[in-house]
Amino acid sequence: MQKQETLTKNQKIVLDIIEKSSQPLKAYSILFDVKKKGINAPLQVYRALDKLVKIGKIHKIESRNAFIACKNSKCQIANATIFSICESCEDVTEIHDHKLSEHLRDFKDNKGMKYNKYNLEFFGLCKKCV
Amino acid sequence: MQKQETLTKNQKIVLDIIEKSSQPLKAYSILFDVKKKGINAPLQVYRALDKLVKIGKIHKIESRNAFIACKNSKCQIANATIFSICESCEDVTEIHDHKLSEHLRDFKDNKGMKYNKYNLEFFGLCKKCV
DNA sequence: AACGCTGTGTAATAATATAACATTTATAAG
DNA sequence: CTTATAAATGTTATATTATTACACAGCGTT
Ligand SMILES: [Zn+2]
Ligand SMILES: [Zn+2]
Ligand SMILES: [Zn+2]
Ligand SMILES: [Zn+2]
Repeated sequence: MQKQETLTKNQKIVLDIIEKSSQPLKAYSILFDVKKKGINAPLQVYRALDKLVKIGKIHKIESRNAFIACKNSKCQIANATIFSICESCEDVTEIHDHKLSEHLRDFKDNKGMKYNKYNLEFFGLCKKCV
Repeated sequence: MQKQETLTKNQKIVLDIIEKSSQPLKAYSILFDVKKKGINAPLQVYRALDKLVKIGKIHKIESRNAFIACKNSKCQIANATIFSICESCEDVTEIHDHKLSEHLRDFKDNKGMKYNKYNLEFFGLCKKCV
């Protein structure tokens, strides 16, 4: 069981903004939003983001340099993420697919790598944008 | 069948540098290397990179903002990539695993997304770094 | 020739992320 | 309570990654 982390003031502010958005937010857009709450510099945002990613409260969408809240209580450690991304409207959804996760978790290459994390991003068009 | 593209001068220069490296290169490190060949500005590099990615000659390692040559003749279209990344020495290897590729290609979510691309990155420690 | 398309060269700037330093707060040990 | 230690903060400056804007060149098509 993962120890329940107590978030600090800045971490709470940043997490709050991200959780209120259904879609990924960029660091500087978060910065803009939290200026009214006393966070003034990029580094303050990036430090909070780093921590939140580390404890699995949020995930980074690598191809978009953006951050989205994790809604899955199981994925408290940010080590196994799958996203679906619409290239037209940029809608992003985290995917929880047991079978696929299992395949990825069990994957072994032929070079003896010790895996502890993966990130998978699917791209395409959502229903609305087809 | 994909039309065989004829590369332009700048595209050839950039591809050449990337193919000579076994490991991913960053855009500005490529720029530094090609200055002696008459490429002076970031944009010239980024334009060549964009094209090379589009035709599948190279892939972008999203989590590293770096570019690596594709050695697989089959993956001429850059729409299905799997990488293994050592978090200690940063060694990157492209993975070609038929079974895993099949699973990813066949994956369907429950929202009616039309996928046309995916990118998967595994992270861990390589044999040397364990 | 006129057009559309792709690529080029150059300058300027935007967007993303980190380094360095001084200080403060939280936690734990003696 | 005091001391030690780790984690977080606040601030400034800077590094790194990527794009906008504009003028023009080459090439194939009509
Ligand atoms: Zn999650
Ligand atoms: Zn869409
Ligand atoms: Zn490839
Ligand atoms: Zn390694």
